[in-house]
Amino acid sequence: MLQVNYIRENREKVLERLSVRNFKQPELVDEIIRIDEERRQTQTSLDNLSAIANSSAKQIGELMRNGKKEEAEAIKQTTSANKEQIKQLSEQLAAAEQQLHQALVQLPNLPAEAVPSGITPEENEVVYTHGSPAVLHEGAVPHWELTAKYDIIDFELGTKIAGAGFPVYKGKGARLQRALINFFLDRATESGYREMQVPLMVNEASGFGTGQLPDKEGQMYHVTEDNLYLIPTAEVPVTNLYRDVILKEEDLPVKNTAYTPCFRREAGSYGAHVRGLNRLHQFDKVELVQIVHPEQSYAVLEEMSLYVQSLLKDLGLHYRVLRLCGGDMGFTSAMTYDMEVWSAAQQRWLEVSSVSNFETYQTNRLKLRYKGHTGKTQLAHTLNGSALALPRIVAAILENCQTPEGIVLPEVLAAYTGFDRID
RNA sequence: GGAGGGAUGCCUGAGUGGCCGAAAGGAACAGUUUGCUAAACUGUCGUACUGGCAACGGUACCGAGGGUUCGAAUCCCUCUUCCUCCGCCA
Repeated sequence: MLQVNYIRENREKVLERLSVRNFKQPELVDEIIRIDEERRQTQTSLDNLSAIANSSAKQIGELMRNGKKEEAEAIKQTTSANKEQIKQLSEQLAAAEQQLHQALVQLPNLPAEAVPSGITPEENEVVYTHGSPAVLHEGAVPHWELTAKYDIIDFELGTKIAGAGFPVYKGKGARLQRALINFFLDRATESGYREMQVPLMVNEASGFGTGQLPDKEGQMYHVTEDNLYLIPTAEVPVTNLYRDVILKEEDLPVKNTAYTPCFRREAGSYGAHVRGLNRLHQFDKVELVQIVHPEQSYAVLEEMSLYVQSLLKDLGLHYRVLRLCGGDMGFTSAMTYDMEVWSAAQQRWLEVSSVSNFETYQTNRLKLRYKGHTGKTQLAHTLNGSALALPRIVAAILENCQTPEGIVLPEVLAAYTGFDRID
């Protein structure tokens, strides 16, 4: 959520930045400024009246203590009109605040200067490409055939007990999952992240804090009976750990990592591009979250991007890094890098990580601040990134590493899997 | 699930209707003193909105939301959460 004061003082800039996103309702900005103006006027009037009421009450108290009952009664008579007006203004103020809030949550984050304008994924900027496409043998097949052939992931079985998009991992398939999770967590820990285990369900306030609510209500599974949401990413619980927290400046940066299953409803669409592991309702992911000093956040974004790339390199995957254009970026992000790996059998890029700087967009909602040496509290910046999301990594490994003699796993995984091929 | 007791500032903890944005102690920060450290002493020490160029003001907040009252940390209602006991349970 953007800060009203910032919008008020930087109207032109806000509009200009929103256009980079191709934001459809720029009129919302002026609407916000108008409501805020009204809100402040109401607040001022209310404050003045409250001050009068407070001083009357104080006088009455004084008189009562001195036994001057009649004088006290006389003042009491005068308070009722004021009281009525205070009630009215409070209601007005509450209404204005609510309106303002409703308008504010509809505004996405402002893209950073480096973000290219654009609408479609085709307009994303490829900033780096590593490696070259794996050359496959005659008769190479997509991963959903490999998983069946080696009996390592069973999609039908998952459909039976839960539904489409809930695969069952079996034998070496299950072991590979566990190996990747451990590998990613170990690397993150070596890189200075603290490993956390967090709830897989969150309340409404948490969903709001990181920006999933109210915007993406439909994307999350909602346990209505207890009003809890299944997390779509560990970003939600891990970042919300710091909701309503004022950190000391020297505590920054805060670096946490967590492995969690992630749940996404992603209603609709079936077909080849969502087949197999490409898109699931439940999947595993290791997530990184950092809370940093505002001056550091873009350096940290680069650092996180490089870290994710180091994992991809170690897995021997052909990948590229995209800087997302304004139109393709998430609602809450100021700048995002997507990492895509090449799926040799599907002949397409698969998104396996997304690293974003949210600047103060989340921290303003979270009331996550730090106190500087000057004693002033300021909003911190948050960043997060997947490192990594498992299914598509698994898909790419299976496809790119397939040989007529079986799937030859990347060397770094051997220590974690206890085997080096699936056959 | 049942019964009872709590929730106050960074922490401990006082406060049962006005003099309370809140005692006291501790922690922290700054200064004085000091061979160094410590102690002692002095000062500072919540968040947000808002008025003002500023100096300096106003308002709100004692778990959350309502209510009673001229006036609520204090009384009433609802909710959340923690603790103790009982029941159930991986």
